[in-house]
Amino acid sequence: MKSARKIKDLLYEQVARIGKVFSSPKRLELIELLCQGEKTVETLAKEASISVKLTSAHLRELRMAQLVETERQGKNIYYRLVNKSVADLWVQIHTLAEERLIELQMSLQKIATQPNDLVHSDRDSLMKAARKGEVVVLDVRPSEEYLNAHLPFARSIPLEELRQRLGELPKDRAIVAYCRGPYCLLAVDAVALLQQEGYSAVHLREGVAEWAVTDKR
Amino acid sequence: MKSARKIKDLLYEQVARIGKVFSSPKRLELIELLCQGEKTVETLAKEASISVKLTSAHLRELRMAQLVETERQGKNIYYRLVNKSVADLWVQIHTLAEERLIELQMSLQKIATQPNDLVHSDRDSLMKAARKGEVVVLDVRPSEEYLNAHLPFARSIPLEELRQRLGELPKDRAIVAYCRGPYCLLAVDAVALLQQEGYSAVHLREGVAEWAVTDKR
DNA sequence: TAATCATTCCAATGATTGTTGGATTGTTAA
DNA sequence: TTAACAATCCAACAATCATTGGAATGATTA
Repeated sequence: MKSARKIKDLLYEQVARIGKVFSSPKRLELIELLCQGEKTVETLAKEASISVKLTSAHLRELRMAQLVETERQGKNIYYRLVNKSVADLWVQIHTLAEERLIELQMSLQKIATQPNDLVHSDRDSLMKAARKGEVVVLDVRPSEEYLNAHLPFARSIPLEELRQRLGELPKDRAIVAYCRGPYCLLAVDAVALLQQEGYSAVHLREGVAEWAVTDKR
Repeated sequence: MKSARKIKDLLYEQVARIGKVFSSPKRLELIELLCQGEKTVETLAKEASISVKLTSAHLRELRMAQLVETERQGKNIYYRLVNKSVADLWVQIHTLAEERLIELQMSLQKIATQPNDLVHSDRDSLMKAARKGEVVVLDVRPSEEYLNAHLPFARSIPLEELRQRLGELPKDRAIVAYCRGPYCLLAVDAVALLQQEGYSAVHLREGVAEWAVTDKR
């Protein structure tokens, strides 16, 4: 039998392989994007504003850590997270980061300059209001992402189409806009546009991944 | 206002600071040790089989990521995790790693060559049996760690003292030994010794951190 | 006060990682 | 079949990280 020390080193090294995946900003962004549903390398590259080659290299890391799986559909290769645990871990890590790092808290506050941020403590009351139709929950992500998964009672108007489709929204009710999560700025833009146009709009920090974390504290 | 891209880069970079902490085997081992309670740099170094200087360097990373806090007590500086979220994250990461990485699964199986491993699905029944006194739950970690936190109904006999104190244990009941978690080999040794001496002993993979994860699936 | 101990800081090393350009594989469309 | 496309592999570079030795700090004990 090997020495206990060598066995332990081996074990921790394996776990560190998973940790490494979460140690690069770009990879984190890719993971967040994959939380919205399966995507091609090209799409991921564009959304994350990096080259296709670099995206491929990062996805390779994810693949080797067994956190994503691929499927060829015609010309494209689609990547998706292997299961919900991966999305959960992303949420846990960024939650811990927000809780601990003051720099991150301050950066996040900059995003929400106006006091139009919904605190995430009132999920139940938001859902109750949405059920009764007192508020409109608005998903401003691309429609494929909405189709893949969305919050209960949410309506889909991608940010790109929002200006033309403003007529679909009521002016007499509150609009709660959300997107991919706290680091996605789509909903911020949407809220700005809506407020400018005279709608009463607020921003919901959370996305589907955050909403769906197994561990609700 | 800065470009959206720059803001996003900043945000992910901050989160990656937390991720980086979990990307090094030694740091993971230190975190697991800190899950057992506060410890001095020297103790941590000895337990993790690395130099004090290197330990100090790794702890510096943990400190800068705001995941640990320090307190001077006399000559020594004690380190402890800032809160339970950190321990939870460690458990989540190693659980995901065990779930995904076949190499890790195989290494873990090597540890438990005999079929004396308790699956972790039967927490409730184990506790029920422990309450009734049908089994003895045995904590073989150093006694300070036991004093800091231990499983319900557990008795403490540190591995080092086990041979001398065998008489305290009954031969007519099952003994369930545990230590710091699946990567700690104290309980493995304990079970080997107990079985050799004619006790019916089994090994519980989980430690207090795993037992206490908020998210029980 | 000096001496000792526990820990950290600083500087230097080799090893690892992120990133890019060029060539390559596998797939669809003409 | 060839051309175009999506994605990967390979090689190379700079940037970052783990690790070690030597000096420095801060607290305790003699």
